[in-house]
Amino acid sequence: MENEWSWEQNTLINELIQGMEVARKLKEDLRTPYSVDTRDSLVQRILSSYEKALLILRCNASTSELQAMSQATATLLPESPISVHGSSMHEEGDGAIKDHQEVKHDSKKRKTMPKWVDQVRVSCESGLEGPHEDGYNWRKYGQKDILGAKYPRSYYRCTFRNTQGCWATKQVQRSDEDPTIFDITYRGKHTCSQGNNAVLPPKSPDKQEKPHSHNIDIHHAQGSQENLTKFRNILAVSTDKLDNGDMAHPFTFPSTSFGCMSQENLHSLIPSALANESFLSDLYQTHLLSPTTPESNYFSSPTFQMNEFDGIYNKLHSESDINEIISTNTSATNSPIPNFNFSLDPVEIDPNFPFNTPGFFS
DNA sequence: TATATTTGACCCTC
DNA sequence: GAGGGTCAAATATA
Repeated sequence: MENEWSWEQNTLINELIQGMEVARKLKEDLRTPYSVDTRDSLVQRILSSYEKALLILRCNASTSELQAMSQATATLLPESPISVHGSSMHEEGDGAIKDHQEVKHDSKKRKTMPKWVDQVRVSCESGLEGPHEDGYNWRKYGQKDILGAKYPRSYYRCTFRNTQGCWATKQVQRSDEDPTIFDITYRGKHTCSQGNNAVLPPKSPDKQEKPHSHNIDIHHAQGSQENLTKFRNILAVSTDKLDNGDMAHPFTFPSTSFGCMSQENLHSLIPSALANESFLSDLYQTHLLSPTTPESNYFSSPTFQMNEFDGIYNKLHSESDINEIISTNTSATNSPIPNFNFSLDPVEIDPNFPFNTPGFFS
């Protein structure tokens, strides 16, 4: 437990520091002519860092809550409860490799591999057998009928297993209750080049021009899957409630749950986390939470996604505009945590929270 | 021809 | 022993 928290606090600190550094970099970039893409990328990294930090904080604050969330999906496996907490996620790295190496010699069946579950939904018209676009190249190596399950389970492993020794695998199981939902169980960490990409690669022309996907409505940032998958296990969210006639739109996975956060909470979070970052404060005040900005525009909109910075830049204000950018962005694979689909309740964080004080956690 | 998928069999864990 | 995970040969596809 201590180890878990130790890892978590390190991760948390790292994320916050990283966010600060990237914000600083962005601040410098804003002074010089720079590509919008690069700025977007930096903003995404900042957001990603804070999303992760929030998750860590939140998950530690309420393990039971997390378990409850997981329970909602009925898919989180007992051996990796709250794997996002770090220990298992952490072990997932080297541990996974060791495990695989052992397995390679003496077992056809993976032993106690750290694993975590995600749920994704594809649109009705997809006609596809499963969600495949998660940013990694997977190779199907098996399919099994599972007792009591209506649909067979598919087994995938990283394409680079042989060439790069990447032992990441995933299982895709179509939900009995809702065939549009796929439970995806990830195992092992990507050690291939895809998994090592810390920064999002440029979008391929294909993807850039790809219109709203009508097949698979979630898109994952290629190369950021490592981060993605780390958080997916706690994002095993039931999406049933998202139906409500929303299938008229392509299904989207909100990349963050900031939409559920109140302005107050954001106010208390961002400026305190970046106490010395007047820039971000300015950005935040000016673009995100300007008093003149209608409250419903951004953060309080239940459908708003934090990674919709394009929308912010464009100062879109109507609900329809927001919906539009959300739809659009589902095909723009630039969010580091595109599947971030669990709703944070308002987070109470002390404005004076000593994020950068390692001793705080001990 | 190279790469990906399918599928039956093998083997491990519970 | 049942169920599930993986292997690997056969087959399909680009």
